[in-house]
Amino acid sequence: MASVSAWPERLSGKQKRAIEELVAGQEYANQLQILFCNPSSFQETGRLSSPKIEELIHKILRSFDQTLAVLSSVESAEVSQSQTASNEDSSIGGRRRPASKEKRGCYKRKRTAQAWTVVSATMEDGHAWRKYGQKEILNSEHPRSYFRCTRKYDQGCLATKQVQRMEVGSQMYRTTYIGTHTCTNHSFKAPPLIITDSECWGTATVNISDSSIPIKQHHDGQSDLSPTSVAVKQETKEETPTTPSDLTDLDSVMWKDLMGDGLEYCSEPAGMVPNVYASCTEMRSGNFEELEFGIKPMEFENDFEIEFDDSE
DNA sequence: ATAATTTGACCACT
DNA sequence: AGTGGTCAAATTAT
Repeated sequence: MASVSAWPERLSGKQKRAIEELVAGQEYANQLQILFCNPSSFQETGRLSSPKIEELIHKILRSFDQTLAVLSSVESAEVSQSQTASNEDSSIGGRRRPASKEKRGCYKRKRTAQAWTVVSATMEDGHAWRKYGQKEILNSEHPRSYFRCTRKYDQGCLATKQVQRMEVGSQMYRTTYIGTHTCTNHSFKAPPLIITDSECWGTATVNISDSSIPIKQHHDGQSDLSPTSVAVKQETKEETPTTPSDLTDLDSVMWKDLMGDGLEYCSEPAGMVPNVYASCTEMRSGNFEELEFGIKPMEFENDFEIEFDDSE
């Protein structure tokens, strides 16, 4: 069959990379299938709990991410190329669109990406972001800032985030991450959110039974950010009838609960508080692929019952 | 000189 | 029509 090297040479490097990603993902899926057929993958509980399976799922989903990112950037490049060939200037990849305001804003909004909301005392999360907008938000004291990954045009990384200072805590920022980082930016520091206790999944409640929660580090993560998260909530954006102010109230309540319940393990510098609350939003159901913050999708099964027959 | 931010306009959604 | 997300020229920072 068609191996990667046998593809027509007109394929760009990015297209080849997309194919390679898909092939890798297929390989991981095959391995996963083998594991599923192997009874030793199941514990006495009958649940899948092998870390290997989690790892494979992670890899598979990441493969999709990478492929999508690569393909998206290829598309952009092709468009700009064809436009250059025809007559117009290229706006993507080149500098700026010179005063052709008529065609301005031919962009799509809101891809079907996942979003997470993190409440933190800092806007820093270890990734390199580029601010591209700011907006006054109705009924909000502070404006909302919009950031995209600095690798957007480099590597087609589609990750964005929105940061807004919270009304009450004044020191706290609500950060909504949209989309996964697909860039290979190895200079980034520790991610902002690490789930250390699987028991808190699904219940959306805080569970800091162990006040000496070790600052879990990523495989090769640094310690200067020392992120500690205590709660993650999953929700569906479409089914959230609450107004922005309601959300804020909810968060401040959560924040109060958390503060009152023992965040003293925080060893941050003065004024620095770790992330205390994160909510996970899916714009499309049935996909627990986000692993950027160390989230372990498999552990949703405690309450969410991941079904492996993907309806839809 | 280049990169990042600011800011008003444009546009998608509801 | 109102609100919020994105674009891109102008401005500021490095």
